[in-house]
Amino acid sequence: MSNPGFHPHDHHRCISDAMTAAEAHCAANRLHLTPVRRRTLEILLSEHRALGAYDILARLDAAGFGGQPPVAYRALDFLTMHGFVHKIEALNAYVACAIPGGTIAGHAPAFLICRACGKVEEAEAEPAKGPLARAARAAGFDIERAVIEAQGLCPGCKEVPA
Amino acid sequence: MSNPGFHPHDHHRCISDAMTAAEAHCAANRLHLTPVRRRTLEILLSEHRALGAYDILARLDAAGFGGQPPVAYRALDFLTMHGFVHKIEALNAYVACAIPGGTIAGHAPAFLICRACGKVEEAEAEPAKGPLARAARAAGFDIERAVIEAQGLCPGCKEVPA
DNA sequence: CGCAATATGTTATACTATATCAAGTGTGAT
DNA sequence: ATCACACTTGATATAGTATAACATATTGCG
Repeated sequence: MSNPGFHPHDHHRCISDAMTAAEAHCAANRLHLTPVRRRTLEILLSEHRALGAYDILARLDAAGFGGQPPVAYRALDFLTMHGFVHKIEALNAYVACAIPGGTIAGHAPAFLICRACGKVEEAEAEPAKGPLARAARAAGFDIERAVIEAQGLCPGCKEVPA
Repeated sequence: MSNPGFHPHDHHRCISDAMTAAEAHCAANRLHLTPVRRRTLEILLSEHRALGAYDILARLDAAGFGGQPPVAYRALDFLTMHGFVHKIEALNAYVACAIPGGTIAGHAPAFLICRACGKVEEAEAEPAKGPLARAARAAGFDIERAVIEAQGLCPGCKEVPA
């Protein structure tokens, strides 16, 4: 269990560690983790699921940050740009990065998405390995970004198919 | 050059071969390749690029098939369901399958998408290999569907960065 | 201070996708 | 032949996702 998606863990701790790491990363890189951005990250960290932008927006609105779409999209832009959050393209939804440091440059995440419970586990895709990289080399193609997302059933939901 | 995305080829031939294969596959499996579905596939085959649903819809409308969204989405549903077309999740767009037979059951496509010229090359992802499958086994996760999409620069566009 | 860069507020709109119900078409069974 | 059924299409409306554009405020810094 390299990361917490499908496994029991101290979730309160998991959130606060990630927030601490994010603050440290922002401080070290002169990035502004403003209240709305901070709150957006907290919302995503509070679940190991991908949330839609309008779902996030509703929670931001409830917390007093305003209910217009750009409020959510701007915060998500900042957080994804700096690696605190990833977009799950297959769901048009967003999930907090599971790697506490926030951002490893060139970090290429892969996701396991449970269609039953919605939980998302993040793994390291190891660029330069795997079929994608092989196909790219063969074609003379330079990969700048990779979307690697698997959908299926997590260990817990396999046991309770209904 | 296993497939034609980034390379010169006899494109007219490439289209007609794919249409012939699609017809054969439909005939063999009691599927109805109706005029609007056929035309949609022709539109996508005519480019090695991913087209948005509304782009396709506009071309269907111009060809006299009606301009309401369900016209395009129903045709795309049919074509993707049976493996003639794939959705590129990172672009919310659709591309014709590059494997002429139409559908190999369990076929897991991977895509190389050029951000400059928009062309898409399709490769076989070889399920059960690569980082995704390794992470899934480690987590006890059953993969049902995989989205594997790389964005970057194709060989032609690398040479002309401007 | 005063400028430039960054961040937020606000309105409007564009783009992507599906629900729903009605009507037509084809196919096989009796 | 015609009935029943599944499948396909027509048409309207609406849901869901995302960005453009412009005004205002805040911050960092010379």
